[in-house]
Amino acid sequence: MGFELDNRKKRILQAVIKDYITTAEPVGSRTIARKYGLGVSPATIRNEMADLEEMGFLEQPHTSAGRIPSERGYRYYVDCLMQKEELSFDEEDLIQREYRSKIDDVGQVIHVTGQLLSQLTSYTAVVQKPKIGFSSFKNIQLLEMDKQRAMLVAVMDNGIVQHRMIEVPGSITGNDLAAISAVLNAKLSGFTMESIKNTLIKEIYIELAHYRRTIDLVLDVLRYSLASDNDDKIYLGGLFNILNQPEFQNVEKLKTLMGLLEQEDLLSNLMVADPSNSGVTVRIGGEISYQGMQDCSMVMAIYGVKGQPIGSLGVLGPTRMDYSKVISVVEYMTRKLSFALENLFKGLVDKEVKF
Amino acid sequence: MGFELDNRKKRILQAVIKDYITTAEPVGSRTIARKYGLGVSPATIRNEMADLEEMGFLEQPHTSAGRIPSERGYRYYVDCLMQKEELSFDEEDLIQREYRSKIDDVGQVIHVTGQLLSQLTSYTAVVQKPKIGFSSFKNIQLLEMDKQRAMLVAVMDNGIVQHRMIEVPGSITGNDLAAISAVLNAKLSGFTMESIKNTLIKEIYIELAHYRRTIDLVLDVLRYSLASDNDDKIYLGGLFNILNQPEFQNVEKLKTLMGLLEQEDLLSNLMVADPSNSGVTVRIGGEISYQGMQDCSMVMAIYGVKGQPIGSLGVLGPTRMDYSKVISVVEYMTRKLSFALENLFKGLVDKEVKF
DNA sequence: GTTAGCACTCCCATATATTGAGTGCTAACA
DNA sequence: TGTTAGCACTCAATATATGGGAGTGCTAAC
Repeated sequence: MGFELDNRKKRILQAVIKDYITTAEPVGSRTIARKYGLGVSPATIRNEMADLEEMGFLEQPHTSAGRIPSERGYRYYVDCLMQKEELSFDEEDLIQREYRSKIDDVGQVIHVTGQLLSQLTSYTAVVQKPKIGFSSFKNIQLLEMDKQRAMLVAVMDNGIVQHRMIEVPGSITGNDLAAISAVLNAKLSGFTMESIKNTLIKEIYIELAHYRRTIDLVLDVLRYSLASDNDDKIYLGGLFNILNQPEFQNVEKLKTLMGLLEQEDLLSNLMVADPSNSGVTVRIGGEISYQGMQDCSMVMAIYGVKGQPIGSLGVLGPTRMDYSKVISVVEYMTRKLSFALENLFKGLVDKEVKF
Repeated sequence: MGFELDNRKKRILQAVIKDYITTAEPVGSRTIARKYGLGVSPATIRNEMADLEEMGFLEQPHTSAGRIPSERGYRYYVDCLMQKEELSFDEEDLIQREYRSKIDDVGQVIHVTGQLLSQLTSYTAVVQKPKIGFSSFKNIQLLEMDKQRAMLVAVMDNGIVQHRMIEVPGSITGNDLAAISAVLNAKLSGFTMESIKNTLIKEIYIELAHYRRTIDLVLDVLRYSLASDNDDKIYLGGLFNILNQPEFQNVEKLKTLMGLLEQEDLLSNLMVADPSNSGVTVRIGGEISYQGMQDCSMVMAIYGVKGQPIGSLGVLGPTRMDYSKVISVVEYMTRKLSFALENLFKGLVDKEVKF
């Protein structure tokens, strides 16, 4: 692949795509000849473009218009033609500054990352929150709120803090809660949500036989409720950037797209990147198989800690997207995010890493 | 007020407004005569409408069009003509069901409230998160994360849980942190953020003389950082409902409005309801003095606990809004939200209530 | 293989009817 | 004096031509 086209065709295809990305208008042969000096006349370019169309790389909106890239064209561009664009000094500086102050909390880190992704690309950022299943308990506290209720607070090693109010029998005192907390901490800390073994749970039951009902509730909340509260949550940034895209000046289109973006589960599915591809995954137009997203492309990557993937992030924009720019930004930000999260782990003794 | 118009004029004005609210089209004299049987001919209605226009209650988009309500017209309608519309059984039932499961956490309650507000009105919901300054500390924990850092977790009496990672000197151990937590709890619990007195702080310093630097940091975070993290935060629900309003089919308008809604501080200002008005505040068109929101109206109310206001909620929609419906919903939901928060307080001993 | 030339296509912007809902005014009527 | 039928008038919105222009494909010459 990359060899089916001769050099001149490649250069012309590249020119068409670049021009279309910036102008959003069909590109004619004259434009190519003028703006991108290939040393040939418009007529020659016309012939080449006709060939490219026949091969499926270009399309014509109507007979007497210029050409626009087809999805296949974009795909070829992304795979073979495009060259990565480095981030400017100003951009790197901006990222540095934004991150500097906000690296102490997972929520903040995700937020900043989304902001930057959208700001730097002018498209919409989609950032999956880190799956909590992969983090391990650092500290569990059961705190008295009133006679009937206690606040369960779980601090994870990566700085995620989850909490949930639970009902407890009126007979349980603050001291009871402290005792329960102590046992839970002793038994569970260091373990991930998913790796809580039955043997562990049995031990807990034995030590806290008195509080069976409360323990049941707490363990249920810890295992199911808290994880599902956090997992598959998605942060959307720069949603309104869509409004600047000429392809979404039509309110009807906007409505369908917004309707889709409202559904978190759908976005979660969308964000399942190809893990075999260690770098950036690009989905172009119809490669996203959702009704109403055919005009969109998605550039995404998986972030993680210690080689272990814990979420993904991406940028959603029109098919006519500045892939070169976006891919660089996504790549860079993925590294940044992974690094920031890595920092939240720093100082922790090594823990079991499973893939 | 309410007496400047004779009965027939009132009925005609009301008819025009009701019709315009549902159709979004200028209303003609024939329509009024046909749809709202007043027992007079279109010609008579025309005369009356001309009068109403002269008095400033109606406007004409152009000479040969029907009439639309002016802002003054809407104002008169809201103040004198409109009758409240009760919620249907189905609606009350929906609210009941939604609230049932999600009343254990302030965040959830706010979320559900916003969802319902937007769903029931088809406009955009704006819900201020409860000011944390009014809640008091229930429990403060300083938990070891690694050698350099600790997680500060503050549980408030109304169920708000805040946390923040802080740097601590490497010399401080887990036991030190526990000791600090114990003192902080003993001294601060029961007090609101705002009412932490200097005498208290002195006492803390005396008891924890060893940890001066850490204490400084913790108190700073408690007093300034955590509160500002939460206060003036705003939950927006049903943002996309705007897309269904005919007045926002124009993408340019959408862009300005969305741009405004992006700015939380601006929304906070907007949400300052008139506290003298114990019930619902209605801001119509130009009464909202922000460039770009002239076509919008806002219906809002203050919610609170034990007579003490802790935030406000509202609905933002086009000036051509179903005021009758929206006002009922806002009123109802304000009660619901206050009640739900009240529940989060239940069981607590009475605390100082200041206004 | 490349290019100038040219007829052809089709969108788009502009100008030009046509329509129709709605008005204001007048004059007749109760 | 208030109400109403009648009618000419207005003006946005919708269709209907019209011309210009950008761009093409094809042909023939280089």
